[in-house]
Amino acid sequence: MASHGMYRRRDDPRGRMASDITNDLRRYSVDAQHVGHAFAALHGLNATDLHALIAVMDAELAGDPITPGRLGEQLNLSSGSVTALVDRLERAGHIRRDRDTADRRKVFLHCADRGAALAMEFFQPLGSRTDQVMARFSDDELAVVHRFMAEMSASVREHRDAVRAARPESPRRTTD
Amino acid sequence: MASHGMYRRRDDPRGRMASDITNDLRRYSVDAQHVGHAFAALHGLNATDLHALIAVMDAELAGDPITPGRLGEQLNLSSGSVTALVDRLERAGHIRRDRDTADRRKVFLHCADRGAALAMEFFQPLGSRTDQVMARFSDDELAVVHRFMAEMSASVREHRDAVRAARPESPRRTTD
DNA sequence: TCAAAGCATCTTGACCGGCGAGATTGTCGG
DNA sequence: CCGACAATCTCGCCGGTCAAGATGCTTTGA
Repeated sequence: MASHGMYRRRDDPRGRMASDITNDLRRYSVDAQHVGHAFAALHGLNATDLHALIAVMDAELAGDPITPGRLGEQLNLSSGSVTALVDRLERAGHIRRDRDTADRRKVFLHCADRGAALAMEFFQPLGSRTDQVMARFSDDELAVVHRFMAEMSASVREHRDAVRAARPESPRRTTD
Repeated sequence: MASHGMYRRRDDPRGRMASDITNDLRRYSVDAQHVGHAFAALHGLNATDLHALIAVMDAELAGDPITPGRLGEQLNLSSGSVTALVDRLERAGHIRRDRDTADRRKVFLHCADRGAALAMEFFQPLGSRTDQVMARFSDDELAVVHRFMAEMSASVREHRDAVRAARPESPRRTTD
């Protein structure tokens, strides 16, 4: 079970480290994705629905409720898909629509109780596992990890935009 | 754009660090996923196809060609989906089927030239971006990152199995 | 001031394709 | 010959894209 670590020189110890870390990251990503998939299936939704629910939750907790349009940007979904998605989540009682009183074109998405409970149920055990791991690292070490991950995150984000720009087929942009 | 970092106490500086790292990881995962999606779309396949191609490539480079069954395990796909998937990839000239001479039930999947080229084209720029980031870290720092990611990876893997075991609906197992 | 054009946001409907479930075919081990 | 196993086939569902439409804000120009 290798990855693009395979395409490096493994004689050099630093190259070896690089490929190990690369593998770690990929395995983490894939498995994290599978966790989401399994959890979603367990509760009668699909992976997209769960991502959406999390986005709605995040936005709401940040005090800045999300709209279907912005949700579509974040999930890289077309507007039609978003409507169907929101329909599903609303029908299942996870979120509800609220029209903006100022600009009545807009629809704000809010977590209903079931949705909030589900998000907590998803994150709570994940969070405690994470805490367990982090407890085995010093503050300085965690700072290094943070610096590294922040840079990797920015880098892959740039790369994503570059790949998307390669052909103007889906000029979606995440607002940040 | 927060995440389950939201569900932590942010007064404690260590808790703050924890939630920052958690956010980094999630953003990385999501964006990495989007990179795959965009790249795949650019080449007329979907995300699953690309994952499969990578798995076939990895197995082949490891000297242990993969079978449709094991591929389905890795991608968490049903056997029917795998057949369709392999059909698509074979029709597109990315891989080819080879029956095992010993056990003629088994089919080995091998990368065709187009598939190998595509995989390289996917990983090469990603690898150089990664190298750029890593160049800004010392050996010791990278060692810390590796230790951290290895533990996180193992942890999320355990969690994945726990969630999957919650209901025996899709008792898929990655062979490791 | 106000009507009309223009833009933004969401929704609808038609269509397509991936995925899962179950039955089927071919193959190995006893 | 008989179970166990691997892959394939067939079918239906569901989520996705796309294009068009409905609604409401905003700007413009007499």
